Amino acid sequence: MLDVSAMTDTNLTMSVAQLGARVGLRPDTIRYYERSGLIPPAPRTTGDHRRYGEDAVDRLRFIQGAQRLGLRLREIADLLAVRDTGNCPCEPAEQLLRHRIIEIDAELARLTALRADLVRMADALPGNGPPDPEPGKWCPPEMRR
Amino acid sequence: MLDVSAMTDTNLTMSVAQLGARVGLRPDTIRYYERSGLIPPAPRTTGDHRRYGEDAVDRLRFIQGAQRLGLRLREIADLLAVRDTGNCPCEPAEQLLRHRIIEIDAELARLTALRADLVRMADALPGNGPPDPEPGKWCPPEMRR
DNA sequence: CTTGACCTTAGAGTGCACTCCAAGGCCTAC
DNA sequence: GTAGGCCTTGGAGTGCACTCTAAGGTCAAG
Repeated sequence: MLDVSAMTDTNLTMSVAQLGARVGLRPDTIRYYERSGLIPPAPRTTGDHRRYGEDAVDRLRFIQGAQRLGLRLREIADLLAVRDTGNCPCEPAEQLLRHRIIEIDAELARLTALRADLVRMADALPGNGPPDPEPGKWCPPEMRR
Repeated sequence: MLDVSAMTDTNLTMSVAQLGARVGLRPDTIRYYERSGLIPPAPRTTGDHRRYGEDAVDRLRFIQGAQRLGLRLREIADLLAVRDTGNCPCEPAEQLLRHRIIEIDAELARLTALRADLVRMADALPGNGPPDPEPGKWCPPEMRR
């Protein structure tokens, strides 16, 4: 078995573009996150190019998950501070975590409800069931493309 | 029992601000949604004020749920077109719905994973368990406020 | 050692979803 | 009938999260 020493990945093999490709982000976005304090300044090569290890992938995935919760980057930064240091610059860490967990539960409920709506809509589609829509209802304007 | 006649709510009791208060949106936002084709043009009083019934609350809640999924307003409009008319101006309705349901499932998985992360972080907090963070790690800059 | 793809920076630009503004009109409680 | 709060419109402004640009430097395959 490999000895993955400590918490920081010392195998710095990825460029900023390669890291981005791993998680579906552009290099610019990753540099923007660094500027914004979401990720630590990356170690550099002698020629000043950023190098990343696997741990950066985890961090970006965490950020993406938090973003899907609807958090702003500054709020995600607070969450990452808890992850990194065990406390938060603005409020008790445990309180913050509890708060966010409750939000996730609410969000899970909302999404589950939306899912049920969509399933119901799919079932009601012509070919799948009775309730054809009545004609003459308002239709959204077709200003597409 | 009350006869709630047909699909369209004929009890138009709410002003745009009252409707907004019901779902946590500002009047401007609701008018913006109307302009964007997400909600049908509201019936007006003789003095040209919008009036809404309960069905508008449902529609806005649906929009809010879809937004939490990360959909753009134009994509939500397509979903609403399916809801209203049974088909979509741009792609087969059933395909669209299946696609969105799969997205929701992926999102539920992501949020569940994030929730587990946060619970783990809460458990690791000083007072709750062993793994105190080592000092000397990078801390995000405190450029708050 | 060259070549071409990728990297660096600061700063400007984009797209989305609001959010506000000004000038004027409506509605309802008194 | 009138006062004050809410309504109307078109258009401008805001905040966020990117996303792009220009001018130049680095990296690694051949």
